[in-house]
Amino acid sequence: MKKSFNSIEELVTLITERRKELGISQTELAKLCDLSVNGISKFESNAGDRELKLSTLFKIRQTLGFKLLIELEE
Amino acid sequence: MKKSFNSIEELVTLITERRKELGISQTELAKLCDLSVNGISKFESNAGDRELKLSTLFKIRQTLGFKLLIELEE
DNA sequence: TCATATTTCTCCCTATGGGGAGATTCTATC
DNA sequence: GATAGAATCTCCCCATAGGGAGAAATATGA
Repeated sequence: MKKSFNSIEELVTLITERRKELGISQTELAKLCDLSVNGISKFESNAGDRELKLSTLFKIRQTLGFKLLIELEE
Repeated sequence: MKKSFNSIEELVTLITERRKELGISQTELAKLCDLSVNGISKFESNAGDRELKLSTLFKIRQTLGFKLLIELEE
């Protein structure tokens, strides 16, 4: 499944869905990717005020096993 | 052109190349996407210490016109 | 060479992402 | 209802992304 995302909201939603699909709790995810439950809860919840550093996204990416792509027109 | 990126380094390199392809200076890009030249210079240069907020990535994405995709296996 | 534009840098500042610890609320399951 | 796990929240803290202003260093061109 490949999807483009145009906002942090969208991206975070995809990440959360993915985590649940894999049956992983925030606590487990935190341990697996060297983050704190606090941090994960902060960006998964708190609608509207979600913000992420790219390094955090990469940590999660590795653990949840998805790819990030950039598509340049032409 | 579609490419996956596995690190901030890679992503930033792609962004910089894209900017140059379009013949846009850091100063112009800064104005176009409501960032400061300072900020842009900071992540484009300073190899190794690059870090980005997702919101910044989205601003640049819109201006340079590329898409971001997430690919979930299965 | 000289002039101009571009990029990178320094300092200082503010805003905020993410951590720790602990309390509270949701959600199941019995 | 009770107990347990998960998720969210509050405080407080630290590290740092990004801004402003300006200087220095690197192209680029006449």
